[in-house]
Amino acid sequence: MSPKVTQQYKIEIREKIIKAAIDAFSKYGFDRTRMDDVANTADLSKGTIYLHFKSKEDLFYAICENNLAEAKQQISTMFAKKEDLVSDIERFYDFFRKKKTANERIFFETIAESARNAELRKTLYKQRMNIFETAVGWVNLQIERGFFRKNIDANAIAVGLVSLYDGLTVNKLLGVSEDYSKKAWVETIRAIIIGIS
Amino acid sequence: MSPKVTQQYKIEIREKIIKAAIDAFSKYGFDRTRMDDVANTADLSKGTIYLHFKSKEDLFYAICENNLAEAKQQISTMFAKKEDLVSDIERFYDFFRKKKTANERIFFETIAESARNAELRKTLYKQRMNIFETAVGWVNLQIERGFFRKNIDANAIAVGLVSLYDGLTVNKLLGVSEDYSKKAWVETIRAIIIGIS
Amino acid sequence: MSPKVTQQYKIEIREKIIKAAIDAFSKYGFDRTRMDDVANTADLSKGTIYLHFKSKEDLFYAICENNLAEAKQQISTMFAKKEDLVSDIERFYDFFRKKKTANERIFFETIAESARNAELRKTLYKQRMNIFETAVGWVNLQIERGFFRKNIDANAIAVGLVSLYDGLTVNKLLGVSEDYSKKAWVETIRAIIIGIS
Amino acid sequence: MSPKVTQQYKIEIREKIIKAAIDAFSKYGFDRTRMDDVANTADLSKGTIYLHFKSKEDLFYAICENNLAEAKQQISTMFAKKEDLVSDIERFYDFFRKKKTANERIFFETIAESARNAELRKTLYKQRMNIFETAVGWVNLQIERGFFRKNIDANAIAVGLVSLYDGLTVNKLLGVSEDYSKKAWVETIRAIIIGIS
DNA sequence: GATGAATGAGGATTCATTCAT
DNA sequence: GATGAATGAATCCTCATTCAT
Repeated sequence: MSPKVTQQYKIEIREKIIKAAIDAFSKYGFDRTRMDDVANTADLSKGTIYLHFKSKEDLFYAICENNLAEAKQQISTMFAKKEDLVSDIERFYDFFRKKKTANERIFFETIAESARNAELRKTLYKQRMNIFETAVGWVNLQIERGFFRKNIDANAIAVGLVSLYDGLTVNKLLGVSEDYSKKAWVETIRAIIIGIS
Repeated sequence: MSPKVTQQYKIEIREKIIKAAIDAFSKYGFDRTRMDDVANTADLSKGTIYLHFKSKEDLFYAICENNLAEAKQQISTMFAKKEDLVSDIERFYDFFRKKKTANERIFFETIAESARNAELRKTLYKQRMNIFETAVGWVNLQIERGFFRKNIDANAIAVGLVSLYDGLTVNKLLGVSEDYSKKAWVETIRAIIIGIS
Repeated sequence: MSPKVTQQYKIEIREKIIKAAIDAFSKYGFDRTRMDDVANTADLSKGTIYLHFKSKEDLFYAICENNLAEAKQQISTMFAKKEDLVSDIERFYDFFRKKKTANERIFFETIAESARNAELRKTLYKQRMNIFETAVGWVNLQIERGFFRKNIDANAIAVGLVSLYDGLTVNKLLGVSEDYSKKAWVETIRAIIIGIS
Repeated sequence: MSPKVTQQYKIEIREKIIKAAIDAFSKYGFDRTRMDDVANTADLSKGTIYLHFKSKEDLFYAICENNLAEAKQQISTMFAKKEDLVSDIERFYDFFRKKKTANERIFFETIAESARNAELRKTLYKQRMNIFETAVGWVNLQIERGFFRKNIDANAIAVGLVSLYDGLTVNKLLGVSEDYSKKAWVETIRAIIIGIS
């Protein structure tokens, strides 16, 4: 077998495990998920997981990174250029709605965990800055296009938008109705846009 | 001994334990905190804790409720009437800054846990609605006073404000600089206010 | 207060505790009965129990001795002289039936415990010999009266009768119907009597 | 590995654990035996025991059932057909003598426990009826062969014999001398046989 | 490479006993 | 004497990790 094939195979197994771990961690939380749960979900043996991840914690980090990568991807998609600002807001919300709840649960667990884990916090911080940059880029784009005023604090507004998004995720997880969240998102963004146009 | 004294004493011990548990849970997270940690922090024996709380989970619930009660208190304070809207924004932020980080860590852990625990989710949901109401009241007050337009969606804006607040908490926990958060809060709120005035 | 009154009082409390302990031990077994159970049943505080008994084990011994004393009393009653042998058999059975099940449960627990506890075993052994003697006395009485043959082994028959009695207690505890036991007792004794007349 | 081997292996381990548990429970009693004791006796780790038995209680049930199965086997052997009745009595006694004391201790603990445990009581009751049936069969056989009279109550006599046997076990456990028990058994049975011939 | 049986450290919970009031 | 709050030793059970097959 060529190394390429082997390499490919390894990556496949790795992703299979990560997928299973996300599933399991979302359902039970990190500490209450047993490696057996992950193994069963992945349809693999516990031993095999240890061939790919040094420890449960190692697996958790891999998930965090995976989650972050995905989040970044999502945010990028979210802030993809588009001319019509109003349809943007709607798109934002629809995007928000479609996101799997699974990852959101892990998101909060990750946040909580980061409070105790400097390494993880560093990774998350870096990623967050990344997200901010993307958002700032979007705001600046709107400024260039004349949709937003030139003298606004692009950074601050960008952080505000991302934070609003995060805050609505809290509501979503707590079971606050879609209606509430959608209106909050649309109306608040609308107000902001008016405020900075 | 009069029952009153005994009752008072019991409550004191209870609060001592809750305080210790918040400390410990914040530091290590619920699952990784040993009852020994809580006991040592409270300067009590493990056995005594079990005289006041049926189980570790029971203690966690008590903390959640305690946290919620405190959060409600804080939110209420935050939305206390004040004439000058601009100073309000600043006050909001200062208030935000002063909040102990300990509780915030638990806040996220609670959110994550609620994803798996219907009972907890119900409690959190109820509390959240309560917070929303308070915020709505504040928004309506501003409308009455003529600071906000009459035709805005008070509900949506209130939810948006609370969410923005929650989202900034995420940043705070991840170590995002105060400067970033303060500016984001002030500028975003300013934009919103302009947008709805 | 005169020492006599105090003494009397002490004994009363002691018996109250023993009664409660028998109740509790019968229900849950020695190991699974908490001193709290005994205290509650006796309507006393745990502390008070320790004023009368050095330890839980000490209390158990007291119960065993109490039980033995009672058993001896019962057996004595059972073997009280009576002319009519046939009515004796019936009386035996009725006696058997009336005995509280509570004590029987403790009886077996005591037996099991004695297997591991030399001190207890010694006490039980002594008591057993005592019971045998009483039974032998009864058998000898029947011989004297001409109901039983002179050349039988009074000892052996006495032990046999007591054992039959014990064995039927096993059935009783397991829920074997009264009918079964009564017939077994009456018919087996009848056979024995015929065999040794 | 073929399933057959695995299955066989599993059964072996299971029996090893049961054997160790009987040993340990006999020595210390159910409640005072630590799972560590069982594990050490079985020369296995605690964890391994939990791979085969869900809980300590589960293990206890397994022992009870094992004990019952063995008891049934023994009783069956005991009542195996034999022509010479007198030699039968001796054989009964010799059989009685050979039985390991370990199981007898557990027998009483099981009885005591059954007083509080309906499930266990049901199992024991069923088994007891089984034993009775075997005994009844033996008695009927003697009737057929002309050793016993036709008009006796086979059921009652069978229950009486089994009860006598059980009762003698009490004596054995309490340390009553072999001599006493042997004579009691032989003479009482002899009397019964005479009484029903 | 894959497996899953075996391990044993770790932690929640219980409860006999003590002792200040 | 009586109480019951406080203690902490004791023990069941779980589960991450290892390693022989």
